Amino acid sequence: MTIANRKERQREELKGKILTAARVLFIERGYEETSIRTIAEKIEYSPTTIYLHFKDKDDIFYALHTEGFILLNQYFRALQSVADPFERLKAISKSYIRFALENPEYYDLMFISRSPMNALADENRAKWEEGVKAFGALSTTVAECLANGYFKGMDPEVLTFTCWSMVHGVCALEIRGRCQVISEANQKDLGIRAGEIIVEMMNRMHK
Amino acid sequence: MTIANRKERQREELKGKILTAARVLFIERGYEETSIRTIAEKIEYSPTTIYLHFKDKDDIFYALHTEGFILLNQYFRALQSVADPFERLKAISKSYIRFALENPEYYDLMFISRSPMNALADENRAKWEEGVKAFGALSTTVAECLANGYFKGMDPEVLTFTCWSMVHGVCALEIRGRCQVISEANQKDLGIRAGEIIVEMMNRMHK
DNA sequence: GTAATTAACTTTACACCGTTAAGTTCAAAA
DNA sequence: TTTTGAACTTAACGGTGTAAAGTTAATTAC
Repeated sequence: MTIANRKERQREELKGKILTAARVLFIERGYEETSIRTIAEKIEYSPTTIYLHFKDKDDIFYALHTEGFILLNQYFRALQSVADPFERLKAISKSYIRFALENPEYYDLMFISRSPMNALADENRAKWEEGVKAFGALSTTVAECLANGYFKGMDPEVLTFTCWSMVHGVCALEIRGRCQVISEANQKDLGIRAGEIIVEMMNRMHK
Repeated sequence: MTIANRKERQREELKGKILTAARVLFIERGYEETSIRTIAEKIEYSPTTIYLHFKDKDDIFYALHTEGFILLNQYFRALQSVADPFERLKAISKSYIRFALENPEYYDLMFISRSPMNALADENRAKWEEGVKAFGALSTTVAECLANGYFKGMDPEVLTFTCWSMVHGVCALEIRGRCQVISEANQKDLGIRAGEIIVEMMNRMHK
């Protein structure tokens, strides 16, 4: 009994080591630049060993994708204490952008990169708790805003998607380096300032 | 003299054929799935011939990237006739989303994918007319809005970036398949409807 | 008219990639 | 003590982008 436990523990340990190596490499070099072979080298195992723990490369990065959502939910947690839904919506927007700019590689994997979606397409879809949770935080906040008379007449779900889109756009353009058209002077804190404008626009909607 | 012309013409012809093959493959399979070898096979030349006309793979896709901006500017051209800048801003937003949804692969290359930016990083930056033109269309419209009393107190350039971001977010989430959290019922026309909400938000800001 | 040059193009090759199939090793179970 | 089976590796397949070297054929120079 104890012996099977130890083996199981060792298995989990190695899986953890793979994931840690993958995370480190991926955060400093990005998805494309992180190969199964370099991960293997880092943990001093042969490349094929990795396939005993993960179906394929996407499967590894899907695990990191999930990590990313857990981290994002940590950013969101503090905001549940904001009672007013409209204030909470604006706080979520700012936190979301902060998360993206502080964890660009995670953000990329979660919301831009195509690869982890392949893994998500399978059975994982159902048990994708963290993703649903993050979306739910926004979704319920938007619903409460509607209940309080904000955004009158708009479809709750489409509105939720739209709010998400607006902040996603800021993050995605920044992370994928599309801000070079912007003058040098405005490059600094561009994402943050764009976020502030979005929030200010929301404010002015209800003045 | 004529003989050199013919050679030059033939050179251009082949370059055009490479680009056409690349475009066709890329539109039906995307960037990652289009290899130098498949392009070469399509035009019935050896893969290395392509390198006589393009520095590297990014260079080819940078050419398509430019094509995409020309196409986007065509979407924008009709809108120059809209006299009122605020109306024009809203029309640009809708056209932008329409462009993205009608030409997802181009959009991906232009605003999401990392690859053509490598090529753009070099000397090309200066002569990137079409990109500057498209950004300029939005930029001047936003400036006129400010002059007409809209968006009071906001920085013109950061505001331009923010407007761009908002619509980009919609397009990017759609194109990279992040709409699966949305219920089936709202999937259809989601991008268009989100665009309408953004426009409606702009309207309500100034009621 | 013949030889030298040069541009266009191909062959070959390198160093990578993700992934699979076929071993190997060795501890646990029978 | 033999058998089983899990953990792990080696070798290999078919792909990628790209560089170097070799070939061919048309043009130029003499």
